[in-house]
Amino acid sequence: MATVRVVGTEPLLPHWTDRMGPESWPHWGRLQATLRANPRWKPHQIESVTSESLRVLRHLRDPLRPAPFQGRGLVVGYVQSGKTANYTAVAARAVDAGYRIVIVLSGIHDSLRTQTQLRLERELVGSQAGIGGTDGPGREWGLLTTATEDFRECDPGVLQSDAAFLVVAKKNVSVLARLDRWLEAAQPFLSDRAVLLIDDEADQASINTRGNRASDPAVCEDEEDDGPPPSRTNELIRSILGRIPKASYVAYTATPFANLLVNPAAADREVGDDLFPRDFVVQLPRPDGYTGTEELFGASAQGRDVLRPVPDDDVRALRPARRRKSAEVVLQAEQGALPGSLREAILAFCVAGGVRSLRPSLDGQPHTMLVHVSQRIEDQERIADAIREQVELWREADRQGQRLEPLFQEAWEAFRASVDAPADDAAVVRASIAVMRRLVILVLNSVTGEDLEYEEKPGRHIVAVGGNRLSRGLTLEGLTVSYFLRTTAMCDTLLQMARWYGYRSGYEDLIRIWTTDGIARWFSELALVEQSMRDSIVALGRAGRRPDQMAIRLRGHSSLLLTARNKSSMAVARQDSWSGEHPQTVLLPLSDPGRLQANRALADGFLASLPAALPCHGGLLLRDVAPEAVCDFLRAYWVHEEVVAFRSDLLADWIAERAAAGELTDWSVFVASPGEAPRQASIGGLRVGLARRSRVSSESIGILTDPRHEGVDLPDGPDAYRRAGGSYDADAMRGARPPTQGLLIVYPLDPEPLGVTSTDAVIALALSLPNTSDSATKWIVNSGVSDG
DNA sequence: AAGCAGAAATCGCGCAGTAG
DNA sequence: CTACTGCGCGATTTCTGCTT
Repeated sequence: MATVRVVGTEPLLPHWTDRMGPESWPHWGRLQATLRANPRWKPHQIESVTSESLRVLRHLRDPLRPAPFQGRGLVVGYVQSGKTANYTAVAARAVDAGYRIVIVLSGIHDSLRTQTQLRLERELVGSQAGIGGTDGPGREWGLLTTATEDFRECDPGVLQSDAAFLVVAKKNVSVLARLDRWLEAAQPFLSDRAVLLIDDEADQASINTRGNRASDPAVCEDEEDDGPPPSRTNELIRSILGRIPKASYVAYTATPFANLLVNPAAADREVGDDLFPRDFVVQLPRPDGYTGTEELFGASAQGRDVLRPVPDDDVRALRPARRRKSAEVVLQAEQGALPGSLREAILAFCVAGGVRSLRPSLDGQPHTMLVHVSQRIEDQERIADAIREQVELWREADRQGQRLEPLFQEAWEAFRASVDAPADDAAVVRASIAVMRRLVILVLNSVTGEDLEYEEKPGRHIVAVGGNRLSRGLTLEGLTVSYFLRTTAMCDTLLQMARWYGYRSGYEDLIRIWTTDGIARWFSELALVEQSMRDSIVALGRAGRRPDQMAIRLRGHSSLLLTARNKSSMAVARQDSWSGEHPQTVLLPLSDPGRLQANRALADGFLASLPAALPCHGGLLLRDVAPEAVCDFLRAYWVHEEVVAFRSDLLADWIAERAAAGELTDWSVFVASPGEAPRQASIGGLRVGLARRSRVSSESIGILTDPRHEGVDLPDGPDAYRRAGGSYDADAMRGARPPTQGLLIVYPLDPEPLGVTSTDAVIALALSLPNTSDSATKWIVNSGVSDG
C-alpha cells in the first residue's frame, strides 16, 4: 500500500520574488498596459491575472541562482477560463525575473499552435520583435517560430544575444525531436540561461502511457525486467528538460486527473524523472459568468431539465451493432427513419436558435448543435444524411404551405420551462421556423475536412455531426443542444462535460443535452469528484504543502476514468480520508422500493431518538448528537449499489476512527425542510417540507445540497459566509468548521419529481466535514507505470 | 470473464511529383 | 527555381474480436 506519513513541513522561506520591486516588470508592465487598452478586459479580470500570474511565478525557481534546477509544476484552470492569459502573464513576469528562453508547447494541433503564436506575438512580444535594436525598456525578443512555421533548427549561436527567446512548438514527435537536437547543439549557451517550459493541454500526449526503462542497466542485462520506453512525446519532453540545466516545467490543463496520478517516483534510465508536478499545483479561480455543474444541474438550474433521455431503441437504431456481417442489411433496413429523440433534439435546437435570434445580444452570433453518435465515418455520413432528409421534409412541407406551427409550438412548450422568453409564443415559433429554413448540417471528420468557418460565415446555425475531431480539437461556439451517445469511455464523457461548461453568458438557460441513461447516471458523480479534486488543490495551496506531501483526492476516478483510459498499466491505491469534503448521495436506489422504504423507516427511528429540533435556515437543527449514532445510521442506510462518491460504510468507519482520535466528536443533524414545499411528511415526529430535486437519469439527481445548509450549525450561521454576489460559500463554511464538529444533512425528497410511488419521502444524505489531522497522511499513487 | 493483439480513426510531417 | 498537392508513414487513442 502506498501510504506515506508526513513528519513535518518545511519552514516558509522569504520568496526570491521579493527582490522584484514595482519598477522591475518591464515586460509584464507592457502586457498589462495592452490588456488595459483592450475594452474586452474588465478591470477586475486584469486584477485577477495580475495576482494569479504572480502566484504561479512565486512557485518557479529563481532563475538567477547559479545552481542547476529542475522545477515541475501544474496549473489547473477551468475550460476557457483564461489559461492562455495566465501563462502569457507568467511568461512575461518570468522574463522580467531573469528567465531567458520561453518554450510553449501548445497542444497537438497545428491550428492551435498558430493561434497561440499569434497571440503571444501580439501580447507578449508586442513591437519588440527582432534581434538587434535596443530601444525600449527590458530585453527585446528573439522569435524562433513564426505563425506559419513550427520550430526549425537554426544556428544555436543566436542564443549569445541578450534577447529573450520564444518558441511556440506543437507536441509532435518530429518537431520535438528537432527541438531536442537543437538544444543538444546549444548546450554551451544554456548553462546560465534559465528556461521556462509551458506545456499547454498537458493531459494530451504529454502523459506517459507506456513505461520506463529500469534505472540501473546493470541490474537487468536481459530484456526481462526492462520496461518499455516511455511514449514518444513524453520521452522527448523529458529529454528536452534534461538538456536544460536550469529548467522550470509548468503544465496547464483543465482536466488534470492523469497528470496528478503520475507516479512521483517514476524515472527512466535515459530521460530521467517523469513529469509529476512535484513542486506545486495551483488552481486558478473560477471566472465569473462561468457555467458549471452548479448552474446546469444544481439549485440555480431551477427545475430545468437539462439532461434529456435517449431511449435504448434509438441508440440501437443509430449504432448498428455488427459491422462486417450485417452492414448491408442495416443499410437496407434503416431507410432514413430518424429516431424520435434525435428529431426532438433538432427541433429543440431550432427553438433555441429562435430564442437566441430574439435576444439582441445574441442575434447574428454563431450557434452550434453537437451530434456525436459514432466515431465511424460511414455512420456519421449516414446519420447526417438522415438529418438532412428530415430537415428537407420539413422544408418541403413549408414550401407547400403546410402549417409547421403546431410542430414547433409543441417543441417550444417542451423547452420553455424556466427559459426567459424574449417574446410571445407565436414570435418564438416563427423565429424557430426561420432557423429551420437556414439550418446548415456539416460532417466534421478527416475525410470531409469541412470546417465550421465561424469567422468567414458568421451567424449560421450549424448542426455538427462528427467523431473524435469534434470531441477534441474543435471549439464549438454558441453550443446549446448536444446529442451525445458515447456509452463506453468515461474519460470521454468527462472531456465532453467540459465542453458544456464555460462561458455561456446570455444563453445558459438554453443548454440541453440528450444522452443515454448510462452516461447521465455517472454524470453528476463525475462532477462531484471533479469538484472534490479542485477543492483539495486549493486546500493544498492554503496549507503550503507540496503535492507529494498531501493527498490529492481522486476517489472514484481510479475506477471510473483511469481504468477506462489505460486498463492494464495503471493500478491505483486508494486513500481514505474525507477531510474537508462534502460527500452526498446523488445516485439513489430509486428503482428499489424495499431500500427506499427501509431508509424511510431508518430515518424515522433515527430522528425520533435525537434531542429536540430547532427550526432555522430552512430546516430543523438537532445538536449534540453522538458520533456513534451517526455511524450506526450511516451503516444501516442503503446506498445505491454503484455509488462511488458516498460509500456510507467507509464513511462510518472513517468517522469512528476520527472520533477515537478526538476529532469529529460533536455532531449536528440538520433536516432540510423548505417552507415553500408543496408537500410535507412526518419523519421521526417532525413535520417537514419535502425538497424537490429533478432526475438527471433514471436513478440519479443533479446536485443534492444547498450550499447554505453546510453552515447551519456554525456560530454565525450560513449568512456569515456569503460572497459579494450573495451566493453562499460552502468552502468557507467547511474551512471554518472546527475539526471536532461534523454535520449530517438529511434531505427528505419529494417522491413525485423522482417518479417514485412506493414511499412518501425519499431519504437522501449529505455530510459537511471539517479539515482533520489525517488529511496529509495518505495519498494516491499510480503504481502501475514504473515500479510494477 | 479477463486480457491481449490488431484494426480503425485522426492528424501532422515529409517526400515526390507537377505546374508556373 | 519555387510553390502547391497528393500520398505514405508514424504517433496516439479507442474499440473490437479473439484467445485463454
